[in-house]
Amino acid sequence: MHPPTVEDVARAAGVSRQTVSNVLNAPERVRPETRQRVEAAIDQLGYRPNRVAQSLRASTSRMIGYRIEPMHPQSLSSIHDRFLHALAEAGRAADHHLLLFTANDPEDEVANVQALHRAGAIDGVILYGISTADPRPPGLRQLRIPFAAFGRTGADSAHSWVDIDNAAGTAAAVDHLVAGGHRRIAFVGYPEGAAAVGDRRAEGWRTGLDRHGLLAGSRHLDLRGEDSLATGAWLGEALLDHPTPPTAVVAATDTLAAGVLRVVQRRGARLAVVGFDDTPTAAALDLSSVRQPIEAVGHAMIRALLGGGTEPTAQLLPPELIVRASSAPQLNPDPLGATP
Amino acid sequence: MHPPTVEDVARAAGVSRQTVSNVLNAPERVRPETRQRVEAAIDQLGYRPNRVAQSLRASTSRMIGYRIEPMHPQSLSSIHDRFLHALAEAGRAADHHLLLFTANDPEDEVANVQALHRAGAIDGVILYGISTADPRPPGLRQLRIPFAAFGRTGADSAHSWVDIDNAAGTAAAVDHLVAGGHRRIAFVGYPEGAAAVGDRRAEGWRTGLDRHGLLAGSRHLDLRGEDSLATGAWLGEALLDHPTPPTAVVAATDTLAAGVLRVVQRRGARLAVVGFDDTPTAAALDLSSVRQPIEAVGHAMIRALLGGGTEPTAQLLPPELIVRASSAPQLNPDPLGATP
DNA sequence: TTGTACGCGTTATCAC
DNA sequence: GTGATAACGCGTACAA
Repeated sequence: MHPPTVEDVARAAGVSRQTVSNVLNAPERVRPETRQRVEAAIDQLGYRPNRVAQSLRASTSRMIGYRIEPMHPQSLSSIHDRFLHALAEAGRAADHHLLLFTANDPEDEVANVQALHRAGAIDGVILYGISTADPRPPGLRQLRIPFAAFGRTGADSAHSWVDIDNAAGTAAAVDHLVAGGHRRIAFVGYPEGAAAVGDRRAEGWRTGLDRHGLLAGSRHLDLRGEDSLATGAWLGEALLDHPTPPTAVVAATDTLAAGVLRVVQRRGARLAVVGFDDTPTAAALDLSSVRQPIEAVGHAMIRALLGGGTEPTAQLLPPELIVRASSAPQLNPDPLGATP
Repeated sequence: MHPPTVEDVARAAGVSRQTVSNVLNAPERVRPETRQRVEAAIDQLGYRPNRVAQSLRASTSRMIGYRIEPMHPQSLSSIHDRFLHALAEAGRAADHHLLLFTANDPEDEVANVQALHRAGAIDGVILYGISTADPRPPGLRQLRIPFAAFGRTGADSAHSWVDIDNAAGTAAAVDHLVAGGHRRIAFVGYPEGAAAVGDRRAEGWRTGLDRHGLLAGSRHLDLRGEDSLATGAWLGEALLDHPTPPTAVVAATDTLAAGVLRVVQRRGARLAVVGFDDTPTAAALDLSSVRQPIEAVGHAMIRALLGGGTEPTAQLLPPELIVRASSAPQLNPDPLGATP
């Protein structure tokens, strides 16, 4: 009825429970013949070491905490799903599992992590959605709870983190648009200082323009607002209504890009658009977008969290530009090839 | 350094460890005076009972397994994120946590669940994405592993499940469109038999039409294909090219609806569209959609899984139609009110 | 090589 | 009411 224990296996194999443990944890110590007998018994009984007992004994849960946030309804689906799967997959390779918990805000998250950690339920935690002055890294550091962050805070970097090179992403988008003949390339993004990723994406756009000598006189091409579809549309209108409108725009998110795209389609304007995150919506809208290598991020974070050393690890991963119809040289072609 | 144990609390409060345990698990047995002293010590030390030890003792992990799937890239982001959060939130109320794991396919999922269950890592599992002839319910039933399924299989229902009344959702969409003056209302969905939800959504459309006496001569208005944007566009073309085209269409998913919508916009056609799932993309496209009460589903499933009884529980929850511009009486109005 | 004893932290049972 | 004892399953130092 109940799952078999080492004792059961030992009885079945005619050895002591110790020998069974040795077969599993120090196979070289046991005679091959005996080992085979024990292994046969293990297979036959379907024995699995009890993780709870192992955890108690080793005082390590092999569990990693992760806060699951309610989805922001206004923003498009994020890369969150992909990230979670990548983490779970990477954890599996290290024989660790993810434990999901909820929290009302970052402070509450720290409190909940502490509770779980004190209770021995988790060994560490993965932080998602890092903001410029995020209270979680310093809080957890003070509590001496192992963690790794996806993203960098504004100043502090005395902890392990993995991040996408956001600036490189938008810069690549600019390169792509320039290669397509565009000279007036706008940017729509979060207000400066609102989010670290936002600032870095804006910076990449500027860098990209500068690289091609297009930075001069581009001030009116830099528009900001909250991350919503309506804002994207509003900013798109503003861009198109300018006396010297841009021919292309780089957006800090697919959400903003989708807003711009809607205006473009309604007005029948010619304006290339590139988004960021490569969300499913981007594919749906045939929107070019900068894709984050989330799977790699997941693996890197698990490594950073579990990988031995006490010294912090830092890792910056390059994103990849996915080109679709929204920024193709010939603007707004039939995306599906169904009609002329 | 290490988290405090009952022993530490007992020492601090000048009692035996037993009394501490009693304060926590049978407060009425201990003198109020002593209790207060112990509680003070608990607060002061920040003591949290070790869950691992509790699990070993009680042989129950208070963990619920959940398979996290890689996102289907062609399909729009599902309601998966919302569902996971709802589960975690509901689990919290019952002092349970979600443990994430991965698997290659349903058979592999059953195998992994069995391994986790034998290892004492999980008490039960929540099943997502149930298909018509899903092997998981019978498999887990045979293994006597507690589980609850989001969705029903084709025939078997000898287990606990919670589902959305999909038929009611599409029927409501039809009602809404009829109220808007539509008489020729088409349906685009999965091929018959491909998925249980697909069949039920088709059935609801048929029921809805029948209710208004519109079923006759609607055969050419029922189109099927795989769940992708391209298919949606293709089917949309087919509908519009018909000698007597529909004036409205109910789609089995937001993905298909988005495909139809794209064709509508490109051709400037007049065709109301209603999707299903109310994904973020639906909001982005101003697409009317049937919203599933996912939070309620999450709570119901946790209750079904943990709520005592051995007899299976069945629960059918009503969806809600979210009306947006794509199906508004006046077709394709300016969705943002920015231009005339 | 194999068996014996102990402890990880908790809780339930049973005397006091 | 309170305190000692045993047990959950495992790993490991120790002795045989």
